[in-house]
Formats: sequence, C-alpha cells, structure tokens
Amino acid sequence: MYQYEYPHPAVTTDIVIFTIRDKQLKLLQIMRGGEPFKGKWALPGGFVQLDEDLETGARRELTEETGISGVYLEQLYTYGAVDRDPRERVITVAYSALIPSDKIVLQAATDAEAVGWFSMDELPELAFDHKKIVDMAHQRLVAKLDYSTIAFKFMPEEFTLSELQDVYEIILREEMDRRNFRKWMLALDQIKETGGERREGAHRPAKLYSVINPDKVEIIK
Amino acid sequence: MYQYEYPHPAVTTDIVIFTIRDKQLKLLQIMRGGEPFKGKWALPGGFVQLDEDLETGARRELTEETGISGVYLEQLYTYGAVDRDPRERVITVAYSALIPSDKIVLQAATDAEAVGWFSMDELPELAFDHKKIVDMAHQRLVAKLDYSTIAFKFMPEEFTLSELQDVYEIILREEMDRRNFRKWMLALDQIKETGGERREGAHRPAKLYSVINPDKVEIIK
DNA sequence: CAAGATAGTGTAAGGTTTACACTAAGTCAA
DNA sequence: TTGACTTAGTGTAAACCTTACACTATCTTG
Repeated sequence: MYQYEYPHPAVTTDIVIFTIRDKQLKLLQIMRGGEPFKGKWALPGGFVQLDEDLETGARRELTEETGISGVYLEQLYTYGAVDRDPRERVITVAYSALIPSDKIVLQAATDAEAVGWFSMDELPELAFDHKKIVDMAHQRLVAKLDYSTIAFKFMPEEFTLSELQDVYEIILREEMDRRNFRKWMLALDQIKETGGERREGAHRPAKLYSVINPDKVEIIK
Repeated sequence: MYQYEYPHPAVTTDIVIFTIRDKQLKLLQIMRGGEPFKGKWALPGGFVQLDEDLETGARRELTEETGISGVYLEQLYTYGAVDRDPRERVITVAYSALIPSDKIVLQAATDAEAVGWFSMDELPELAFDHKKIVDMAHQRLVAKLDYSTIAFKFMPEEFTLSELQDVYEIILREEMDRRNFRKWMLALDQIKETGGERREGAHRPAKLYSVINPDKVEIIK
C-alpha cells in the first residue's frame, strides 16, 4: 500500500503506433483482456512507474506489449478528463510512434493479448477515449508531413523515390505529380543516393536513397 | 491519508503566461514562498485536483495565483523527468496562456506571494525545470505566429494595424514592411474594420479593427 | 500655418509552385 | 529476338505568391 497526504491520480502512457502496410496507413491496437472494456480494442499503454521518465515508460510499454523497440516516438497530448476511466482518476500522456514498414515483426505480445493492425478507415470501436487520441494523432501526422521530414520515419534504411512518394500519397490521400515531388524532395537536401538500385518487376530499376540525418526530424520550409 | 495499491505520482499544472507590455514580450513568474526553491521565481501552477479536468485545474491556479481568468490557454507539453522535483515524483502538464495587454490587472495574488512580469531577455533563474518549459513555450509561440492567428490573443477588443504589427515585430524580433504586413493581414480575412478610429498623438488617426472570429485560433497557410 | 508624427497606399521584380508528356531501362511472352 | 508492358526518370513555361521600395494623408502642436 502506498499512502499520500493528498489524493494522487494514476498516470499512464498510451501509444498510437502508425505504420504503412499494404498501401495503407495502419495503426496497432490491443484487445483488452480485463475490465473495463474487456474484449474491446485499445491503444497499447500502461502505468508509468515512479522510477522511469514518461518516454521511458512509453517505450517500455511499447516493447512489452508489441515487441517493438528503438522507433521514433513523440509526445502527442495529455488527456485528463475526470471520468475518462471508470475505475479511478487516470491521466494519460499519449505518444505517437512511427514504424518503418520493414520493422513490423509482431511477435505475440508478452501479455498474451491479441494484437492487430487496423487501417484508419476500418478502426474498430475503441476503449476509453482512445478514438479521440487516435484522431488527434492522425491529424498531427498529416499536418507534420507538410512541414517536417517525419515521413522518413516510415521508410526503411534504403528506399526509392517512388516508395517515398507512396507514403506521402497514402497519408495525405492525394496524388502528387511525380516530377514535382522529386524536384521538391531533392531540393530539401535531406536524402542522398546510396549508389544502389532496386530491381523488382519488369521495368527500369530505381535508384536507392537514404536519409542524410536519420536521427533528426527536420522542420522544412 | 489516501492509499493506493500501486504508487502514484503527483500531477501538477504549470502555466507560462505571456503578455506584451512596454513593447516587450513578458511573462509572469511567482516568487516561491516555501521549500524547495524558496525565494526563487517559478511558473504559477499547482496540484491537479481529482475532480477537475487538467485545463480546469490550470485555469483555477491561474486565477488563484494571479487573478487572471477567461484567457486563451493551450496545452504545451507534459514534463515528467524522474527527479524534476526533489520531494516526490511530480509530473506537470504545462500550459501557455496569452493575455491581451489591456487585461493585465495584477491584484496581489491571493496566496500573498510576490508576482512579477519579466521580459524574455532578463528572466531570473527559475525553480525546477521551469526554464526548459519557458523556452519551449517561447519557441512554440514564435512558430505559431507564422501559421496561425494566435497573435490576436494579445490584442484588445479593438486595435490598429500598427499595434498588431508591433506584436508581430516584438515576438519575432524582426522588422516587417508596413505595406506588406497590411496586405498580408487583410488578405487573411480574419479581421474587420470596426468603423472607429484611434486618435492619439499629433498625427493622422488610425482605423480600428477587431477579430472576426475571436473564439478560434485559425490555422493560416 | 509650418513642422513633425504616424497612417495609409501600389507596382514591378524575383522566386516558388504548378501543370503537363515523353524517353529510359528493365522483364516477359510470343 | 523483338514487341508489349511496366515503372523510373527528366524540363519548361505559366500562374501565383512574396518581396522591396517611397510618397501622400491627416492629425496635433508651437
């Protein structure tokens, strides 16, 4: 038992995990095994421990529940409506994670709950206020494509310009002109040719590129 | 005494309160009356109560400590480093508040602590990690000027274009061309002439404008 | 009524964004 | 082996947006 002179809320982290797969923007949900919302899909997340920072806690939950580690994570927003959890007052610090498409190797989650990727169009009903969190994360992602290099976080080490353009088109839900996209992207000076080529399919092979500064998300323009 | 099966952190809100005064961007600090950091300046804020939402708590603290109410408030970021408070684990949800220059009527704070406005250039040493919070709030404010109508939150009901331009110049720390500023601002279609004039000083009077949609911060291209 | 102060206004040049169509290089099947 | 198919790769002109720049208007005060 832990005692405090004043009441304390519980604090959790929840993580909106995006990836691109099958030409769709998908996000990961976990089937809840216990009450409340038993049997409903929810964002992965859990209680912050007192000896770990918020981001550390989010990464720990991410790994425990999905086996994913070492990915891009950014704090999204903190949700603290009084009644958002029927059990006790729970404040959640929400994070967004972006996963490169080649990294999704979902081993069965350690807690033996079901794990699933859902496209934004066919999200199931979500537990708690998670729909709201997901919507905000999605909105922010779309906005950030325009003024940052966040899209690179979906790319593997090496990629072609067409693959990169696909990511933009999928997230923004709009077609882009091939020439203008290339001109724009190359002018940003954020990617460089690796020298390699990708040959796949019955057509001219594509040059491979890599991100010049992969550890940073740059603000562009 | 309050008991929990698992340990819970304390949760506070801290508020970075900006205004423009004496042609400077200023922010409000409160002198701490007790330990830790007794005698140091700090952001106004305090513990979230279990029956109030985060923003409600922030507004309550704002009013209690400064007498200010009904102003623009937005969530900034949540800080949760393990050792940010020497007493116990404290997670703080930081907010930014923007106050129109005509609203600053700082009655002595109810808690009878000293209250002061500091220009960004001459900030005193701050308690906890408040310097970091202030820096982030400042950076965000500067960024938002470019792509939103947030600057209006510093304006009184009616204002002149020159006064509005002053706000931009003070925050961005750069001079802007008078004609281009007016063209740009009017093209945004966010303010309208009120019909009134401000006559002050020995020169042509200036037309007064007001914000068309004062309750919303619009995202502008 | 002249001096001094801030308000208010247009235009041309430069830069950025958009629209648009053909050639290059590979595979595969006839 | 060659023609059909597929995706990769490339330039230019028009439209639009941004920037630089200087003079007139209207008031107060001495």
